[in-house]
Amino acid sequence: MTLKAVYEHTNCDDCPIRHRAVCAHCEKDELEELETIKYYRSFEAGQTIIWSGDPMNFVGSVVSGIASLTQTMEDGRTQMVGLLLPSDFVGRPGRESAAYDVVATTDLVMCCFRKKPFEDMMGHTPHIAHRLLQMTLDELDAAREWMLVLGRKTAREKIASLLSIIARRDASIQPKGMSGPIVFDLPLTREAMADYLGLTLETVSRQISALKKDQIILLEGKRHVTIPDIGRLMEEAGDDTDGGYLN
Amino acid sequence: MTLKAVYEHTNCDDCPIRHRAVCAHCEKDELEELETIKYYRSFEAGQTIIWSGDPMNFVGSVVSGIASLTQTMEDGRTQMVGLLLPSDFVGRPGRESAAYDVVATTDLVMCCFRKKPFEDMMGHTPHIAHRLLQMTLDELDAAREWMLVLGRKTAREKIASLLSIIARRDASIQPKGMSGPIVFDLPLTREAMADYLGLTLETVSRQISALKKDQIILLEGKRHVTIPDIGRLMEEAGDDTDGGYLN
DNA sequence: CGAGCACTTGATCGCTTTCAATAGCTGTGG
DNA sequence: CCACAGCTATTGAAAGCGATCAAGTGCTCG
Repeated sequence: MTLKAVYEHTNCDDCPIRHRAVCAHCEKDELEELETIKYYRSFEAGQTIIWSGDPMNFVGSVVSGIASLTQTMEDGRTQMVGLLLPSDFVGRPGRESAAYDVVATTDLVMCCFRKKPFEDMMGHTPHIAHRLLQMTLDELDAAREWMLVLGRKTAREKIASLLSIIARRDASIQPKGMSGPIVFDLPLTREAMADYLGLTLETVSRQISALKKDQIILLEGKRHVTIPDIGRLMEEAGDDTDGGYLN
Repeated sequence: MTLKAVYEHTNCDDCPIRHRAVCAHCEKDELEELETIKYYRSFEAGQTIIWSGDPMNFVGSVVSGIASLTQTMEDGRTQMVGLLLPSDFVGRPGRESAAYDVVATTDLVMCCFRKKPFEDMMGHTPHIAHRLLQMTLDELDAAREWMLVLGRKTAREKIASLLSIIARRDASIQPKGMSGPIVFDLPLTREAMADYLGLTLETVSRQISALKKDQIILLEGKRHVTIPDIGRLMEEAGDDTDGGYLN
């Protein structure tokens, strides 16, 4: 409620994702047009934002919080197929219904655009179409990166891969650079990590314990993580760490 | 050589992928502009078209044959992250170097565009940019579909999933519809299937034998496959087959 | 005919899953 | 304030699936 009140009156100028979201390349007049079709919505952790198969009448950007895209088989096996961070785009222009479940992993705020007007606007606004193409290509790269993780890495490497992705993202936000320990809170439950990694939650728990025992990571409580040496973590992930940073 | 000779003189009008490739929405004048920057290249089965990390000076479309996108870890584990069929696009506008190995799985013909002029053209040709966005979104969907296969399916389900994808694609090309048996030749070796599915080639072989024993598939030789009942195969794949066809 | 390649099949190993018990934490109600 | 439910997470023991190691088959081509 308070969140909603806060965001109801936000305009694009002081939007935290202004320079990274689908609107990143927009000019002033284009932003003004966007403002007329946008609205904010808040979701609580655990809430399902969109059900797979449901008709979609909006698209939008994650402003704050984390959401996940998941697929579920009839017997209940589920696989997370995307992790949506602030500035990531939700929904597919030109598609009527949602292909995946979208679930708020943490409390979440979204900047939504009514779908029809947004599609129309894409037609005459190359800045938006072009930015969306860039972002989609990036997501495709991320998905392919993840296919390697899912298909070929061991449980230990999978956990290390996930932690290093989160760690490097957080390190790039607070840019003290690559030196020194990285500290963050895990935004995912063990079960969500398992769904992301194609493991069981027990295996996730065991491998995290093992990495802790080997001092690759330090844990305070269940969620607060310190990475003393990101290089060692990336070795455990099986990533090529020699000569240049990934991403 | 003969292939090259044939394709050297092909123009877009009688191109077999004219209506599905990145140029699908182009007008006559746009095609003419494309013709000035395009050229054909042929590759033999097994040949590497692009090495990961190499500078890319072209992008292009698969005209005929099949190529695969693969990632390889330092210790040699490899994962196929994309299967490129005729009309699929290769390369990423705006990126300097290749992110994956691209390998010709069969003999292959590509329609290549010089990268710089193509990027320039994208800027002033919404038909191309828009089509590329559509295709990239489709590829993203396919990649996410594959993440479920890699992360959550059993070896048997993985094989059945791959076979059903190939079978349904072939069935849609020779549109006698969904009725009756589907017959095709496997375009992939057991090893390539293993790399696609995150398995070993021995497991692939065993599961194919098992599906044959259970009459889900019929085999003549190693590669010629008959699917008597696509519905049964899709059940084995763990896909939801009730109420409507997938895709 | 023998070399090389793609594939199959068998035996065994080991990693991850499965099943199960337990701990720690939070919030609720007597 | 304590008891208890509900949830997340940890840990142990056993089972199972796919990987690994190892022959062996069938085919093509020189």
